[in-house]
Amino acid sequence: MKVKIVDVAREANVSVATVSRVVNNIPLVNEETKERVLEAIKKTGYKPNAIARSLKIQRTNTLGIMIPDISNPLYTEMVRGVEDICGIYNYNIILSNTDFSPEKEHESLDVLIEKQCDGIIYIGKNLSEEFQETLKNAPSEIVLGCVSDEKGELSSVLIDNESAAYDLAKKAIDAGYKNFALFYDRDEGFVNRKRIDGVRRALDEAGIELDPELILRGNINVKGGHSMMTKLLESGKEFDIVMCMNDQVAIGAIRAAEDAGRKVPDDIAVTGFNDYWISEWFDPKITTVRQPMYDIGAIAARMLIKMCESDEKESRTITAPYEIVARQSMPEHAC
Amino acid sequence: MKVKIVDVAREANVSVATVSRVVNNIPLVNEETKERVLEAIKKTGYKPNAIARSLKIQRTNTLGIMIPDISNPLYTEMVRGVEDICGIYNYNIILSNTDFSPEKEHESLDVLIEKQCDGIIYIGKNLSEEFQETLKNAPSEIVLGCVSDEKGELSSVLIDNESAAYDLAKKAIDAGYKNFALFYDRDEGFVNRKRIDGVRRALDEAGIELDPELILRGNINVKGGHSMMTKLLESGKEFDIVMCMNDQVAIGAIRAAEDAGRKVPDDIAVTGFNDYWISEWFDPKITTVRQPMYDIGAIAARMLIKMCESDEKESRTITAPYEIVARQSMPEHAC
DNA sequence: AAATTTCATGAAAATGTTATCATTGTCTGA
DNA sequence: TCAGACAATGATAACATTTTCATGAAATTT
Repeated sequence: MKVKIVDVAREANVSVATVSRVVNNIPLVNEETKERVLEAIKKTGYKPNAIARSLKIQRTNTLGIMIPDISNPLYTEMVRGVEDICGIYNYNIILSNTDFSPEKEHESLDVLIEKQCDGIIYIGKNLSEEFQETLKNAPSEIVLGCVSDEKGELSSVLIDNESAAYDLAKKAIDAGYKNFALFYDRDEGFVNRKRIDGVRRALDEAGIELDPELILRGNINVKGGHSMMTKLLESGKEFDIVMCMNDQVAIGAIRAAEDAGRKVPDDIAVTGFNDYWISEWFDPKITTVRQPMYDIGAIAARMLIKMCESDEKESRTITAPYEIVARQSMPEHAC
Repeated sequence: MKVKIVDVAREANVSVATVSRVVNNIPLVNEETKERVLEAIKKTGYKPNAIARSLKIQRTNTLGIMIPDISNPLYTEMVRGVEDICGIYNYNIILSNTDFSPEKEHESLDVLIEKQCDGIIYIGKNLSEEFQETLKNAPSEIVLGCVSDEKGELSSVLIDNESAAYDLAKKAIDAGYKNFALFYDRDEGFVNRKRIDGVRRALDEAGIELDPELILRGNINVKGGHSMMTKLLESGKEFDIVMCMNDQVAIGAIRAAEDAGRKVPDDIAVTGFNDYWISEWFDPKITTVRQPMYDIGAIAARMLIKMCESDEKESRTITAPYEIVARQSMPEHAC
């Protein structure tokens, strides 16, 4: 049978209250009895029961993370940031995959609430109006990562996607590119929309027309990028640059271009987004936008823990810095 | 204030026992009162408190995962497998990074035990004798992933690393390669050792001598691979194939070879291990060994849940299948 | 009609902690 | 010498559930 606090108390010949005090490092206990209790703890191998403790103190020291897909390296890096901060402040993490599905989202949230997470980090590319409402009414503290509710009623940490996409597109325009193709997500969503908006603004400002037929939608992975490029090349449309939703899509697009006998960046320039580790080692190295995912996770966690431990109720939106990473796949001057 | 079971009971004009019964779907309750209780639950917005429940029933429906580094995609894929199985059986996951550090390992384990995880999955590349002992004495059920205690006293799920490395080396020998270099982990450890053993056995059988100076140790990432290859080329030693600890190392090695004006695979063949998604899209495509990480995670989780819910106490070692993936970086016939 | 079974429900104990309040000495200062 | 302060400790009431046992009513069997 598991040893509990009363067993230790019996062994050390003190009351449970005293044992609890030494376990929790509460000062009002005689040095000698403390010693005796410590002895008893070691002898019995007592480990406090955090569940019972949580029930009593009404805190679990646990954060929930809702994440679309833990096997996506982008999110993983963010989780790592959360993890590290949690380590410092003695919190733990309960993971919950949402798979981009609204039902799973609701289920996940319910479970995290039922398990009494002190706070919850919601990570995603999109956030429905309805779920925003649900989150606002949740009893746990909430911080959004990588998305925001546009009203700013929930706290969030993310980069300015619109402006990042704008900057990247501007750079392409300055380099001399004229015919833009876009490989974006099939599903409309917060992040996707912002990025397209950014590109569009840059083109508008430069007086460049964006041909709607050059905005392709597909799966946001290597294969998706490959097939979008293949399709686009087959269409015979003119274009000299492709801006992709992320680096995987860019890699797929580059391979497809090569398969079709086109050179990147000589014939076609390609940009990605997110800056995976491979983007620096791929040939050609991929021009992209770096989001500080680790930092975003860390900041979100830090905010959330602060919210749990004080009762500041005001929501804050933190804009993390991004960085345009210029590499080979889109040179400074169009070839 | 949070609404609890007694509030629902009052609202529905029944006892808490009855509410508990309908919440837990225990059949012995009249259809009509059940209806009334359900009504009251909806009206009050009651969500059961899993902490209190766990304290009473002495189960948390929570699995702990100890993992060296969640940002390593290999482990992430495994976590995904665990997650999916947990979803089916209504378990949750508490994550805990161990960072390959023995102290962190102990801390992690303690926390997971204190939080009363029903079971714990230990993932890693190595397992010290001492920690094996600690795990064996843990009150929670334990399953190892990717490693095993060599005595088989703990349950585990992993591929046969020795034999995978043997097969891969054999393939290289059959292709005609003669001068083997190895890029492996600086730290000796279970997985690393097994893989080197496997290569060595294949070479021994073929009567090929393995030059100790061609076994290089370094960081197991792209940069490590790059610097090992650079160093090896500078040494002027003869070699025609490099077998790497994983695909990242292989990618680094390939880039370094190219930087030095050598062609892969024409001048030097390179093999990896683990088969990341990029290995199929990199140029050259990387010859490697695929471990079914998702399945390993899923099987481990399934085993663990079974162990938690029955009381079979016998430990089982499950050997997952691996697959040699022949691609361009090591062709079937040496050039 | 009596005895037995079944069904629906409630009261209350138990789960392992923490924290409040009370108690007992011991010490300090007038 | 004694009131008051203080230090160390213990009893015990929460915390929100589940589950056992008891109870009474209704249904069924003898």
